[in-house]
Amino acid sequence: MTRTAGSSGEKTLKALREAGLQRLYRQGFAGMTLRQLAGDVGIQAGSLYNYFQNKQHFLFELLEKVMTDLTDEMDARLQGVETPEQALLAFIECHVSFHSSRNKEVIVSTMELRSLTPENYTVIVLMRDQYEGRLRDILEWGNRTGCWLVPDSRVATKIILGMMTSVGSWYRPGGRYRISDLVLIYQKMVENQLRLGGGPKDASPKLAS
Amino acid sequence: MTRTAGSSGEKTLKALREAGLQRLYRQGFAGMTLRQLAGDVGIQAGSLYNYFQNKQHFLFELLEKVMTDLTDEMDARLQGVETPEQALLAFIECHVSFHSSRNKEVIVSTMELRSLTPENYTVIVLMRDQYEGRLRDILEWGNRTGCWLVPDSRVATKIILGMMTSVGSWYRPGGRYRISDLVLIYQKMVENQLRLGGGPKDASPKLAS
DNA sequence: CCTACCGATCGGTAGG
DNA sequence: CCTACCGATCGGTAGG
Repeated sequence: MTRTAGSSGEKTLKALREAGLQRLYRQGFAGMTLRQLAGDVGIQAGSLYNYFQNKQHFLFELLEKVMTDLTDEMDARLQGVETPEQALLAFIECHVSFHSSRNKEVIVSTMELRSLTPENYTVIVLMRDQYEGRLRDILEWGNRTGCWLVPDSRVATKIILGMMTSVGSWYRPGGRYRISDLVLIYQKMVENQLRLGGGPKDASPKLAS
Repeated sequence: MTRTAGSSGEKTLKALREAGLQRLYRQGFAGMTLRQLAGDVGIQAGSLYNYFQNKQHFLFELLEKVMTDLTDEMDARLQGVETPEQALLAFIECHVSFHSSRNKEVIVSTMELRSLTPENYTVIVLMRDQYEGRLRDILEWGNRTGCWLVPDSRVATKIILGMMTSVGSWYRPGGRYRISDLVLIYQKMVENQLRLGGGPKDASPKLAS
């Protein structure tokens, strides 16, 4: 019976990613030492280089995976939506649930952008910009169809994203609300903001008036 | 003519605080080295200890000052308000303008909470909790007087604070909006949320429904 | 505010 | 995956 190639290594790599996330969350990139990380998974520091090129690349891979997962989930969720309202509600659902369930990863991704080399920084920021563009596209789509009227889609995107993203800083599993509750709360909030289904009379208090 | 005690030292200390803020913002606490910081103001690393006890205390003083300034400004702004609406609008104005104009300090204060020793962490978190309590008190005040109906003031506080705080991550001086514009935008947003001055009929879509 | 220095530790590599 | 090690650098101190 030959040992399955990398069967032990796979487990160690997964453990490294989990331990690394905790370390990055609690200590930051500069504060996390490779000796600590190695100790977390029971190997020596020098052995880490069987699992990644170097410390920088380990960080980059983590941030890249977060953005890839988020983008993939969003693309899947937006498949088949037919109206701006549907798209907006789907975006909120996906964004809020991702930023709640994977809040540590998202927080690390934001805080440690500064720790990336210029080349890696460019890659991740581009992914983030494209993701942000998805929401802006939805807002402008609704503008064209008359679903709502957002005076400045760029700023509105920043504001809406900001308020949804912040859920990750205070959501705790087992707390007062489940993630599905939070999704409903945020959907209602944005609906109120954009006056979805609101009375036809009062058109003045628009977002970013 | 005896030299005024610390006249040169005052300037150096101020320069240290500015340089330290930039370093903390770009590199984080663990990533900022005291040799860099000393170089920024043109002294040797060993001389830094004439200006602070150690690296940890330098961080603590920065975070403490941010919270003290914010709290002081808020107290002054809330002086004399007579209704929950006035208080809420005042809170928003103060919070948004502070988090825009001093966004780097606020971002560092949030990110480097983890770098504080347990004792220092306790002090700062207590200040933050008390600040957060001011908004919660306002929301509950309005609940009692019937200004609005917020089902869960704890969660509502988190959500409102989160969306206002995020302005610091994208506001740039000289950008599309002035700080006073952003204040108005956020005031309008929260008004929409709480249905301040809204029609008497539709009472269902409340915050955190 | 400087020089000179301390012990500790860092990320990373060579060669198994 | 380990041992042994590299040069570099860290926060902090002694003694002016």
